[in-house]
Amino acid sequence: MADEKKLTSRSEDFSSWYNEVVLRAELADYSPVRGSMVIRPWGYGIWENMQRTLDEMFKETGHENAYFPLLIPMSFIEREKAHVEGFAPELAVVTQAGGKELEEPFAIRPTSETIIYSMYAKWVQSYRDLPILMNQWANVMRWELRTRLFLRTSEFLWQEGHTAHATPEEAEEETLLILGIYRRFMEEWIGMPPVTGLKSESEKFAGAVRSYSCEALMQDNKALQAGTSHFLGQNFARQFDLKFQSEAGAEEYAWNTSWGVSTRLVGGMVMTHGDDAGLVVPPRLAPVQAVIVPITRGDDTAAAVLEKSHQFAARLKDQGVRVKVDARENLSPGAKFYEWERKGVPFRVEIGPKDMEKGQVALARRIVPEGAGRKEFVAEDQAVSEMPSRLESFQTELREAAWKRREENSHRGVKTLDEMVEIIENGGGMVYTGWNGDPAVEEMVKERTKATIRCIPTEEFRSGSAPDRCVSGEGASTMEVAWARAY
RNA sequence: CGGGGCGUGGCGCAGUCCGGUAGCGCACCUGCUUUGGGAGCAGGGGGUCCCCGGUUCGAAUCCGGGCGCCCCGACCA
Repeated sequence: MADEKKLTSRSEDFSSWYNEVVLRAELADYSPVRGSMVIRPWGYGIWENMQRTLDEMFKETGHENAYFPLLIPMSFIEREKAHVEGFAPELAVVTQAGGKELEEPFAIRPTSETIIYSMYAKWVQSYRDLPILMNQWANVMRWELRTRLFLRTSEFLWQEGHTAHATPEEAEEETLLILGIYRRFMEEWIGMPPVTGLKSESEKFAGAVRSYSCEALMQDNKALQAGTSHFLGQNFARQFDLKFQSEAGAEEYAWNTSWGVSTRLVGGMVMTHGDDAGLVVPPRLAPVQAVIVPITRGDDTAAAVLEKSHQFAARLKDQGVRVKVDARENLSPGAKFYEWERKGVPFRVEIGPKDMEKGQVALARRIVPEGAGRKEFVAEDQAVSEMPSRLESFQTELREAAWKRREENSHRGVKTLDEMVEIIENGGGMVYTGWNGDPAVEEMVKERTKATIRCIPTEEFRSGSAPDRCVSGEGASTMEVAWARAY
């Protein structure tokens, strides 16, 4: 960095910018253990707000929380063939405990399908015991070769929902219900509108029949898989003997779904809204929505300004605003301004002696709309009463900007591989083409462009007129797919 | 696992080529003056120079070995 105080700009080096934002906005820090991170209060506060909202959404749709253990017998993981093949390379395994070699090693959960369905098997006898709709908030571990703060850490926090149903139709409906919840959460809370769709065979979850995902486009035009919802069929039920007696009296295997989002969402938020001054946190997720910086002088007005600041904070709080007074004495106001900007607080309120005389406050918005001034002087009462609506319009503005950016970087009607290469190598983005469904084409395109099929888009995301030829030039298109380089 | 970079007060770095008193900026502590966009002055505290071994009168610096972290790639719900 030329200037130690400034961040590397996004255009200079997006990857460095991202790391610097995460570290210097105090979202997280590297831990002593390779590939794992410490989530600091500012980052965890954002995660807690995500959790709270999602948790409510799950409960509103009939799900209950439970908790299953961290350690899973190795034999469980090995039971479902595709599952073990998918996860074996990245398992961390406990082989010793209590000073002794264990008879059977335990895997530290990379995901909990196996242990959860083994328990469901115990709890389910009749169709009357179904559906089971459970979720757990947990940590999981996947020993990735290469890690990145929030985007891919060896240990991460997530929620994993696991359900069991009597019919495939009901399970499929559940899978899509959750996909919709994820999408709504990403749009309305993170302001990160994803494209939803089905994963190709090669990209689907290890053990699933079908995987659906939310794919969000970041500012560097790479896609981030932000959430997945899987229809597991009876794959796990068969392996774990999860059976029930149907209304007609027959013994049948249950139909399962699993779905999850993780702390990766925090990384997605950073890469969706951050700018060269640092983080921008959407108001609905911000631990502090408005920070009050008292401007004091070394005279007898200082006490009054501080008192006014706290009063003002209390009034905002009454309006349901999450607010903080930054009364630190060792920092100048300017230093505080930069710090809160770096952390992405939506609004800053300055209160000084001059404002007190005029009964006003200075209001600074973290992102300033086109043509607007940096600071706005607003009458105190008005600032209080308007703050909730100002926060909401800030939220809306972020979402709309992200939506616009996604659309501007979505390339539809791309017919040839050459055309696709041209786009991917010059700025990138989401490229929509026809596909004949052949995995070899998928592999070939990946080889050539480093882009992968992010998803086979849900109907509403498909292009107006369906492509008729496969991007490979060979054969008719059987479906439209969205390609992008991905995290 | 391949390529690159880096390990020196809390953080960022210089010093290493050419061996000889461990330094700078920020942060921290005390005091005074300040405070509307990264405060100033004065005083002060803090370091096994990643580890092990070797060469040398003497090693942050030279030699050998090891470890760790970050970035790029391969891999990856």
